[in-house]
Amino acid sequence: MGTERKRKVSLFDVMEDPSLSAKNTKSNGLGAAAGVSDLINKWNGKAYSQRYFEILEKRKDLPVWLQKDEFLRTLHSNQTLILIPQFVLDAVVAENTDTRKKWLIGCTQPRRVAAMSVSRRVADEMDVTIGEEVGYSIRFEDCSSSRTMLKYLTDGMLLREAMADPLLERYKVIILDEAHERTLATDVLFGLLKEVLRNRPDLKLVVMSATLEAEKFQEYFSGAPLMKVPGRLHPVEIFYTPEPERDYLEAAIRTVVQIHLCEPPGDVLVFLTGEEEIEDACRKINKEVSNLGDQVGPIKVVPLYSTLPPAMQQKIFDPAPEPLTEGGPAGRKIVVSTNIAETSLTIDGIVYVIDPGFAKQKVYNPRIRVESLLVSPISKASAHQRSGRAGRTRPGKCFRLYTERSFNNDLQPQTYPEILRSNLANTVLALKKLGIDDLVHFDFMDPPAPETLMRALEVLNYLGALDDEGNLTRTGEIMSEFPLDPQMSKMLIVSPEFNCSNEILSVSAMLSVPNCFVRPREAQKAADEAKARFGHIDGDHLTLLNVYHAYKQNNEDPNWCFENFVNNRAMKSADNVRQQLVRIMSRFNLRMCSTDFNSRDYYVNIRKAMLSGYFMQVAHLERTGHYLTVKDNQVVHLHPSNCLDHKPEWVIYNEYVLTTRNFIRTVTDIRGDWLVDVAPHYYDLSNFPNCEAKRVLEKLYKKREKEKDESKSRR
DNA sequence: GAGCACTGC
Repeated sequence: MGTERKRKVSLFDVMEDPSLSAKNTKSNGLGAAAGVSDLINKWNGKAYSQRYFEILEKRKDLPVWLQKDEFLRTLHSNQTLILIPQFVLDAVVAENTDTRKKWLIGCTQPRRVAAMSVSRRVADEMDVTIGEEVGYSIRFEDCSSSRTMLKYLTDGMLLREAMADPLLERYKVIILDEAHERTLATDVLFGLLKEVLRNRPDLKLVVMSATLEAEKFQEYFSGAPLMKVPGRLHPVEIFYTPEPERDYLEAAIRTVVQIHLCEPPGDVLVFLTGEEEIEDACRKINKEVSNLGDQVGPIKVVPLYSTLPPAMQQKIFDPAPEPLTEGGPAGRKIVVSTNIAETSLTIDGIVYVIDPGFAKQKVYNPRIRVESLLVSPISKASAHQRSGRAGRTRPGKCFRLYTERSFNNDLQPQTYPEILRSNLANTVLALKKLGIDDLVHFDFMDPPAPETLMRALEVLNYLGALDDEGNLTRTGEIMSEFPLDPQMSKMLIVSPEFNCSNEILSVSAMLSVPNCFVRPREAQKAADEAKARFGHIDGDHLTLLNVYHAYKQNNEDPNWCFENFVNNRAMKSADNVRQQLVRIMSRFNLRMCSTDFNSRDYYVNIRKAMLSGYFMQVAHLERTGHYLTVKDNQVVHLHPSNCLDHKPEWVIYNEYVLTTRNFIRTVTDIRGDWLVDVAPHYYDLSNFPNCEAKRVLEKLYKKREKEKDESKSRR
């Protein structure tokens, strides 16, 4: 349970619940819950274990423990205030004496690992078996049962449950934890729960947040009461640079060296923006410190980012190196990390934080429907979170590589919520499925730009998920069941018509996991050669299919993966995703089928099926030699990772990435006349910007007309 | 001829 510097907002429906006031006389029940001293566990009727008492002693030291009675009293007099899931359990038990009645408390987390680890911790605290009274539910793993009273789940998972059960009737209380992170799913849940509360006076909602935005949450939920829990962090001294730094990377490295030279022992955490920058910085830090000779203590520089193999990630928990000689200068661990260390991963023992003030952040441009990652300044809230990482074990220091003036004047107070930075096609589809028909008047805490919503509706309409009135179609309903982007769900749904659903399942799975091609710095050539062996001349999607087939043919052998520079983890995960997709296909009686591999149509069918989903992500090769995206007319380049041996006239692409240039990544050759067949509604030339592609398409349409006439006259 | 912030279903 996050007990660090947090302000917890507890919010309930403003409507009064008569069943609560009727129970007000039973305050003893509440008090008793806090002071249980029996040796029998009231949750499962078993004797408490030794471990229970050990954990209990530690829990009693937590700041929140002192407030438990206060909370329960407040609940008693306010009818509405509860905090911390275990307390909620006590409270709900006290209020629901009828044990035959089923009820469930759900607690959401933004990340799977958190849902798992927090539920394990709570099960330990209550001395019950995980998956019984306390459980969790995440994608690919449901560890809960009919006995479960307290269930941890990811916010995305609760949203999924809501799609099948719009009033969330299984739940008595819903707790949204880490609400300040404002994930897309949490924001959708905010709006949704606000509506559900109106229709379910018996449902209670608790929102937990760690920032000053608490007041905003209060206002959004009609003035719900606020409770604060003191933090347990040590003080962190903040230092700013007197002048702005021109090169934050250089400044960060210089600061590491300074700390190592001048500061007392203690580990260092440096925030940088991405893998390449981090690896580069690690090498430079090692070099600079080795130049200092043995007058300084030894260092251990550890990179940290999400795509790092777990064994490498574990190194952040290694202790700092021992002094080289007895009594010599102390060693120091230096962790160089992305934002992953800001929220997802906590490293104890960090005393010094270096914050250059940047992070890669997702931005969305609705005009060209492109999501991209841009290095941008962080928010004050984020800077605060980063500095807090220095004070977990003892008082620390944070070096901000920007001026105090810049902190005060330039940084926005909060990071823009994800919902304002994302393509919302998938979200809008989910909302439609949840029965939200009027998106314009849906009560978003931060309403997305109307253009973003319009774009999402437009895309869903072109895909046939929404009709012209904006109502969910049967296709849209099925699409919403897939944990994929709408384009991909569409291509899966139509794939049986092209007799290639087995292959489209594999391609979809491969596109849903991290890049499967490994390219170590020391073996780039060998890795490129290995990749080329999987290459399909018609495109990267088909190359991915080749890799998947080869992986299966080699019995999912990790050694085979290693020898072929294929990421075994990615492949395992693709297999897992594929199985999930197969289950969904079966549920809707979508046929699993393949074209005969020796048929000329084998790959043609696959490419046509892909086009049926991705007809809005097409680029045309202009006579000038560069590609223009169709309709949006953006100049793009084939990403150098592609494995085509030629420049096709038309390609579909999976991703548009803005880095040194505008790249389209994962591309496959398709034919212009398929566009006319597969997506005539999108390639309606009366509604098409004037360009070379339009003229080519005009010819194709004329040819089509002519062929039709000829076949008619022949008949 | 370049990269992969972080999540989630």
